[in-house]
Amino acid sequence: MDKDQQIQELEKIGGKIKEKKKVREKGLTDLPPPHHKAVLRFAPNPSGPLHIGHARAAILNDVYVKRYNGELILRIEDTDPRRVHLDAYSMIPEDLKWLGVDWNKTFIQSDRIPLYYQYAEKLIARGGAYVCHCPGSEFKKLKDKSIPCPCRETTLEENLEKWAEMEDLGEAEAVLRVKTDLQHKNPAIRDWVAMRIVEAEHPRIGSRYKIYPMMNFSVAVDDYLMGISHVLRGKDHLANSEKQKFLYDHLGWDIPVFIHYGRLKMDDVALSTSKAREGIQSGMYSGWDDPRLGTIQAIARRGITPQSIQELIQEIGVKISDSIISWKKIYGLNRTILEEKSNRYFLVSQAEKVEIQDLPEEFKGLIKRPLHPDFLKRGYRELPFNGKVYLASEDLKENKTLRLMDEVNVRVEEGSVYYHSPSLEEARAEKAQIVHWVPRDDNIPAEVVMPDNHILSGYAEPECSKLKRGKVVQLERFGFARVDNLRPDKIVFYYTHS
RNA sequence: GCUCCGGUAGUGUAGUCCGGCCAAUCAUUUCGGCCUUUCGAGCCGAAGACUCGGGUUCGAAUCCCGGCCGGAGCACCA
Repeated sequence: MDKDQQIQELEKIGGKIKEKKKVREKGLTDLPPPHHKAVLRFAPNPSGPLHIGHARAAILNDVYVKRYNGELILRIEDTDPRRVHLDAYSMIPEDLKWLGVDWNKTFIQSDRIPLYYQYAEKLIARGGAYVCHCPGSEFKKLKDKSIPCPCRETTLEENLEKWAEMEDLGEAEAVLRVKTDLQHKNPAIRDWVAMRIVEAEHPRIGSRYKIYPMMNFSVAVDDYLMGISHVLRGKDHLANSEKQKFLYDHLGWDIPVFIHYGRLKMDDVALSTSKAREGIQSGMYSGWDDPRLGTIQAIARRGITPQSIQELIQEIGVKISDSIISWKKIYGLNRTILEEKSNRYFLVSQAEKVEIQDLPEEFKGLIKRPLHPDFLKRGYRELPFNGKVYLASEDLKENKTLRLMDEVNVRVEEGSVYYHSPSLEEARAEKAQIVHWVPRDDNIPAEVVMPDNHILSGYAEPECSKLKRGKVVQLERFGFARVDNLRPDKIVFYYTHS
């Protein structure tokens, strides 16, 4: 019996067919409730500028906050003095702005240390934590066997005392541990560290404090205090979410919705901030915006638009499996956005000097080309033509006919270029390639910095002098490029993509 | 090694919870064609995937078990 027959049969005997499942809308899936008071946070460690991986967290949070009319908190997590770099405090907000992420409040955790002390005490008083003097390796041995360490059994009063005395101890001599479940099947979860002693100077707040919270502690306290409803983070925090739940339980707090997404890998890019920093220091990279890096700054400098990154991140969504994103993908998204916006210009690289032989006088003069073929209202650029031009060496093939765009057809023979014919029709008949060109007597020397940081030299048409730094243009038959620097004697582009 | 989690075209996704409408969506990519004074855009067409094996079932991308592959964590980092 096939399906239709079954349905008929079923109806005959009075059965009902289950209603079909809902059709979900395109785009990012909804967050689990509550939606009415959605408070999300983006909580980077200030180790450097943001990269494409951060962009995922930032944009996802931003999109949901906007969807539910909620609130986004920027929280700088700088509770490890040794992993803090001051330049990051200003770079992070700048990168977020570039990405189009809007946030309502900013908190810096190193301003909140006393708050964490307060909750640590509260936790001790509730019997949820204890000061532990065991050496790390010793504790690990016990922990792996689910055996409580001697410190775990001390009384509340004793613990509070030991907590007060921690101030006088040296690094590694004591930690504050959160009581969890020693039988927990994942040893990593068992009695994790909440507070530790760090003697290093904090780049931002100096040596005011010696006891610093661990990320798991400060994060949970802050998420509670800030009323975070949904915690969106990478799956590398899976075990941390599990750890933090114990803290919420000790303190009688409601647990936010934890959502984890997979890793984002990019082909060809070193995402590690510390490696990039080393490379910049050693001179291997020109800076945080070196085109080879995956930083937001580098992407921006190359003329990738924030919209393309937003679209990319939203398309990838929040699933927990890893994604490998390719430049091709970003280029594709970006090209669609750039295509409309970018005006057209000529730039010839690998330039060959050409003087057209036998060129009739009448062709010399000013040539007009539209700034954008699909938007003629934008106007035209003008190129003076006198028969002396630069052509790309790859276009100059022996025994071929070429058409210089909007100008004349020429023939390449025995190393020379001869006038051939005037019209487009003739060019078509000859199957001539239609090529771009730059006047030899009127142009701007140009450089194009390619994605691998090598530099192509060439000449740009004269009207490029009217461009503004930051503009992305399409260099016809060459590719999209962003104007990076503009001087009377030279224009520097950063190549975006083809 | 231990704990946990994944696996849909080259890539990114939809569908998986609640099995049938899925010989599987959309985008990108690649390749053709049309168009075009850009190798851009646009239009048309094509290519290309349910990790494998078993089980349950009339029916499995979807449920169960196992293998394989991949990932994350196993810190006094975040």
